[in-house]
Formats: sequence, structure tokens, C-alpha cells
Amino acid sequence: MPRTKEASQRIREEQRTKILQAARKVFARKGLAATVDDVAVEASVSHGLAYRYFASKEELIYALVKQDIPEPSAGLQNVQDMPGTPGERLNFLLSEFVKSRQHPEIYLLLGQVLSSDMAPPGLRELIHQRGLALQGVLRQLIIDGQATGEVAAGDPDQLVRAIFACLDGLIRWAVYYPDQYSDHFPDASIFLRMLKP
Amino acid sequence: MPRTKEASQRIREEQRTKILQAARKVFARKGLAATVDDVAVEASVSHGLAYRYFASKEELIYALVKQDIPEPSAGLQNVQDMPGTPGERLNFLLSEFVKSRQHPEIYLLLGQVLSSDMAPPGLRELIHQRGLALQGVLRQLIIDGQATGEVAAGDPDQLVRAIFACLDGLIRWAVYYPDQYSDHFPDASIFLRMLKP
Amino acid sequence: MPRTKEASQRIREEQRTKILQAARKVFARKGLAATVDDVAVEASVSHGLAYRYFASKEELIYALVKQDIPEPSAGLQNVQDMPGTPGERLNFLLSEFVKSRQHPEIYLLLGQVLSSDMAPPGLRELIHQRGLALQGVLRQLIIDGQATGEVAAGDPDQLVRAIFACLDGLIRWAVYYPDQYSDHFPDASIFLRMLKP
Amino acid sequence: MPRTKEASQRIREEQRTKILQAARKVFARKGLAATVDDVAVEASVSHGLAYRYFASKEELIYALVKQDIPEPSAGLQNVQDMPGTPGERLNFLLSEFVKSRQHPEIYLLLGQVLSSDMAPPGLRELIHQRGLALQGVLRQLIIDGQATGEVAAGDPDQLVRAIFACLDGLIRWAVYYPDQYSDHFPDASIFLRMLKP
DNA sequence: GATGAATGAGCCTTCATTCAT
DNA sequence: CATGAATGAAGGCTCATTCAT
Repeated sequence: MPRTKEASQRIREEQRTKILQAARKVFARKGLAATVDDVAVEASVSHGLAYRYFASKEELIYALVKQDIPEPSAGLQNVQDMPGTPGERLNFLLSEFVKSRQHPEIYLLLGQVLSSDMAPPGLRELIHQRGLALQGVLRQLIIDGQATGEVAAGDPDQLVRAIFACLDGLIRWAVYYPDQYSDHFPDASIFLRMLKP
Repeated sequence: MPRTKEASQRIREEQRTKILQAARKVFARKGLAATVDDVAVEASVSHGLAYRYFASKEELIYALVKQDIPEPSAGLQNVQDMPGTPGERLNFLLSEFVKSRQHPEIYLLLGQVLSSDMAPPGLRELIHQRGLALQGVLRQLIIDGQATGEVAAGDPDQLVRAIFACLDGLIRWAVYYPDQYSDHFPDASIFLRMLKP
Repeated sequence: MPRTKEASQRIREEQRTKILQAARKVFARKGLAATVDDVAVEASVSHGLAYRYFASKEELIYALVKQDIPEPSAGLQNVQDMPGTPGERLNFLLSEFVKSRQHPEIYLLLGQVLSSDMAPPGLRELIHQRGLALQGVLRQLIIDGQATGEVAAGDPDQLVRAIFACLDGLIRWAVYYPDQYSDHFPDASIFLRMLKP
Repeated sequence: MPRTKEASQRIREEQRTKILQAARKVFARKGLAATVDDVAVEASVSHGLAYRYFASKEELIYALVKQDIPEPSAGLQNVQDMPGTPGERLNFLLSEFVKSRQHPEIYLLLGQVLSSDMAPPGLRELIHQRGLALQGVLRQLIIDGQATGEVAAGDPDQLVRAIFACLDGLIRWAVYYPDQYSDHFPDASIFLRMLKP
């Protein structure tokens, strides 16, 4: 008597999730050159099983990024329409961003995709687009903040880049040296200080 | 008539340099998973020749990092003993650091080494050590600066990490999007602003 | 209420037959490299089920060939003892052979076994033996026919081989280009012409 | 001092030829499912070397068929324009065909490509086209021969198919049982007999 | 000093086979 | 009886490394 449809379905979802989580950890840390077997071992399954869930290593990476990459709408579009001064909204956006990181590895992963030449085609562009979207929102908030005097004068693009760099670098170091970084992950105030007039 | 000892020696050094430069460019951009042949093609030599200068790919990477990583003495130890206020020395140190980057790829390379699992053993530790050394100097200057009121109050470690993150991230983005970043590479002022009281 | 022994038995035989028929179609067309799953899909069962009826892919192939290969007695031995002239018996034998092909795929399958290196050991020999048996009968009839003047003179072995080649090749083409071949499958007369004095 | 250009070139051609010959033997006998390693072992080289000469197993097969498949012009087009009666030209064509086979395995190989589903795309069509071309020439000669009374009456298409079947099957058996077949490979007369009026 | 032919270890992927349900 | 989740051996392919010239 075969397994019930529901049991089968549940197993498939659990395993898929387990493999994706293993892939996140492995690819984020070791780079996309990590082997499917690395992932399988991390997930405590055989590499063969990974191929029942993902047609190829490339598709596994693709599914992982698609699942992990923040939705562009997740607080970006509507931040613009929130009440409060530009400075307050900026504060909110960065705070949210810093707080929302359950999986800092995600950002490492995105970086790996950007820097690896074996990334699935299209993914690099997607990540780039998402980055630009966030950049755009930040940029506008900064310009608005400069108008109200809440943000220091200066080239807004350079300020945006500095923010991005902070985020990128801090996340990176947080993953590699979790002992020293994770507990005291710099809060949003550090970014705001850069923008203080 | 055989080549003179000197000519021979000169050729060896030129080739070695050519290969190392090619390796820097290739490994920094493609990651350590790039092939020895990629490097050889970039250097316009045969892959076989690379093995006459470096015993293995690992050793090539090792030599490259050893050559490129900033010497710990190169302005670190003695910054402490320079004249001027802590704030002035801090300003000087960061300015030097930003200016000194002929090869921003070096920093990408260091990041590749940190994130790849095929890096020569010991290199990760070396890079980490150098980072810690720079961290230490920065940290002390910040503490001193806080004492003189030139630097904002706050956890010095967190400030150091923010600086590092900026450096790391900005360099990374500068390499990947040279059009947008290289010309206007943020100068030291952006870091100093973070530290402003 | 459990199934009765008889119903159970009937189901087993039906399933077994279904799988064997699927296997014939699949292996004959795709070659022995076709997968067990190909067969299971063709039979509309799970691949797991195939293993309840056949211990291995090899055994499935073995059972299939054993079932499909013409029995050596099926009209061979007794053709020799039939009444009529050798020429008449020859005519009868070839006509029977051409007519008896419900499953031309069988012959393709035999060819696949002969040309694949993953065929169960012994099967090749079996097929070869059966071929030789048929050859022997044919050969004797030809020799007898030559004695009576019904068959052209010449090396009987060469004539036998020509007949075999015709059969083999025609069946093959009939399967691959059924539109052009099946309807007008050459009848026995074509073979007889080769033997005409 | 590197090898001279000429020596390198010569080696490359020799090795390429050696690998292609090994591939012919292996693929013709074992089917396209034979491994690249089978080919490499037969050629007494490493499998890695095979990949320096052919980008993939598929391309190896493709190159092999392209090299081995008889040119359509190689005696087909011009047979039509030869002097002599249709019967004489038919005789000539078939004799040439039988004689020209240095590598009877070629025909097995073509059959393997037709019956395998892993054949490079386009190859099947090519082989089919070549077969049809030969068929067309044969068919016309037979029709002409029937007009002059040199060839037996009957459906020309059926006669063509019989000829093809003989060729196909005889070649097959010649390869599998070279002891019995190769020495006494049926000459063209056997085919002509089938066409005798 | 320099080249590129050659090898084989290792990774991606498929599929025969097992087994829990 | 039947299913499909799971495993691992094996084959396609890449690339670090060696070595004859």
C-alpha cells in the first residue's frame, strides 16, 4: 500500500526545504563552486536525492536565490508613502533592513552569484535590478532629507554607495566572524551618522 | 651563444610578474575557481609555463596574496608615532589607504580567498591577521580621538567594523561597476563623517 | 475480505504481461539502454512494481527474449518431415515465417540484444543458436532443392546468408519506416526468386 | 624548446585518426551507449585525451559519421550517365558497393545511429537522406532494366527494399561473425539474382 | 626557457535498485 | 499489491598537473 498523497507531499516539501537551507549555508560560505555533494552532506541526504528535487545544480541555485531575494515590494515602494519626515522614513527603512536579517547568509549568497561566472543566467541581472531599486528609494529619501536639512549635503549617489558598502561589508563580516559581529551587529544608527549634517 | 645570466634572470622576473598580474586580474574577478589556463591566456603564455614559475595553482595564489597584501608595517605601526592629534592621524591613515589602491582588485582577491574553500591553508589566517592589525590601529586612534573629542562617542569596535565594511564594500562595488564607482570613488571624508562627534 | 487466490493470480499475470509488452516496445525501439522507468511509464505502472515481477532489468530482458524468441520446434524440425518436394517445403517455411510476424519488434529486440553489451549473458548465444538452427534447416532444404533442380546451384551457405540478411534487414526497415514498409511487406516470393535456378 | 609546429600537427592528426577508428569499432559493435572510456581504451589513450580532440561524445559520433558516411556523389550521380545497358550499370553499382567496404562497421554504425535515441540531432536525417538517394538511383536503374527486360518485373520499390535489406543484413552478420562471413562475403551476383527475370 | 600532448582525480548527472509505507 | 523516496555506482566532462620535445 503506497504512502498517502498527503504524506508524500509533506515529505517532498520538508526535504526540499532542508536541501535549500543546506544549499544556502554551503553556497554562501564556500561560493558557487561548492559541490552538490557538499550541499547533500550538509542536508544529510544523498546527492542523488538533491537531483530529484532540483534538475541541476544551476536550478538549485536559481530556486535558492529566487526564494531568498527580498521582494522589491517588501517595504520599498510603500516607504515612500509613509508618514513622517524623510529622515524618519530613512531611519525606519534602514532599521527594518538591519532587523529583517534572519539569514545574513542570503546576502553573501547574492554576492557569490554576482562574483561567480557559473551563476544561472539572468540571476545576476535580477539581483542587480533589486539592488538598483533599493538604491533608488534610498537616493530619493536622501535627497528629500537634504531638502529638509535632516541629511548632510553632498552627492546623494555617493552617500547611497556608502550605505550599500556598509551593509554589504557588515553582513559579510558578520557571517565570517559571527562571534564578534552577530551579537553586536551594528544598528542602523551607524548609517544614519554618515548622513548627519 | 647562450643567454647571459643577467638576461636570463631578467626574463624570469618579467615572466613571473606577467603571470602574477594576470592571476590577480583573473582570480579577483572570476574567483579562485578560475583555471590556470585562464591565467595563462590572460598572460599570453602557455599553462605549462606557469608551472615553471609556480609549483601549483595553490602556490601561485599564495605568492599573489603574499605580494599584494599590504605590509603591516607600511604605515600602520608608525602612524601611531606620528605627530598631530589622533583625529589628524586618523584622517591621514584613511586618506592614505584610499589613495594607495592602484589595484582595487587586490581587495576582491582577498575576499575570494576568504570565501573560497580551495584557498591555500594559512592564507585565510594571514589575511585575518592583517585585518586585525589594521583594526587594532584604527581602534586605538578612535579611542584616542574620542578622548580628545575629535571622534564621536560610541563603541570603538562597532565604529571600526563600520569603517571596514565601507572599505570592503566600496572596493567590491568599484571593481564590479567601475563606470559608476571608480571616478567618484568615495574619499576618506565619508569615513570621517561616520566618526564625527 | 482479502482477494481470492485466483483473483490475485490473475492480476499478477495481467501485470506481468503488461510490463513485458511495454518492455518489448521500449527496448526494441530505444535499445537496451532504455530505462526501467521508460518501461514502467509505457506500462502505466511505477518502476517499483517492475521489480516485484522481475528481479532486475537484466532479468526482465531475459524473460522478454525467452518469451518472444521463436521456439526452435515451432515448425522447424517438422518442416523437414513434411510431404512435398524440397522446393514446396522451402516455399512453405518462408511463407510461414513472413506471415507469422505479429510483433516485428521482436526481431528488432533480438538485434538490440546482439549489438548491446549490456545484454544478459547467454542470451546472445541463445539467439545465435536459434539462428543457426533455422539456418541449418534452410540449408538442408536448399541442398535438397538443388538436388531436385528446384533451387539454383551455388554455395548453399551463401544463399542461406542472403535469405537471413533479407529477413533481418526487411524487418528492421519495416519497424523504422512502417508507412513505407508494413503495408507492402515483401512476401516470400522475393526470397524464392533469389533461389530460382 | 617546444615541439615544432609540424610535429604537433602530425601528432594531432594521428591521434585524431586513432580515436576515430577506435570509436568506429566500439560504437558500431556496442552501440552508441558504449562509453567514451571504451573508445579511449580501444585507442590506448586516456579518456581525457579524447576530449581534447572532440568536445563531447556527441561530437565524436558526429565527426565519425560525417567522415564515414559515403558521399552521395561518390558514384551515385554519375552511374546514371555511364555507358552500357541499365542492367550493366546496375551490376556495376552493386559490385562497387560491395567492394568498396573497407570498413563494414560503418554500416553498423549508421544503423546504431538510426536506432539510438542519443544520436546527435540531424544525423538521423542525414543518414536517411543518403539512404533515400541511393534508393532513388537503384530504383531508376531497376525501372530502366525492367524496360529493357534485363530485370524481372515487379514493384520496383519492393525490389529496392529487398536489395537494401540484403546489404544491411549481410553487413551486420559480416561484422558479428567475421569468420564465417567476411571471407565469403556474398558478391554482387546474389543481388542480381533477385532481379533476374 | 617554452609548448602543448597526455593523464587521472573529481564533479555533475543519470539510473538501477532498495525499501518504508 | 503498489508507490515513490532514497541511495550509490557509473558515465560524461573539466582541469590541475606532468613531461617529452
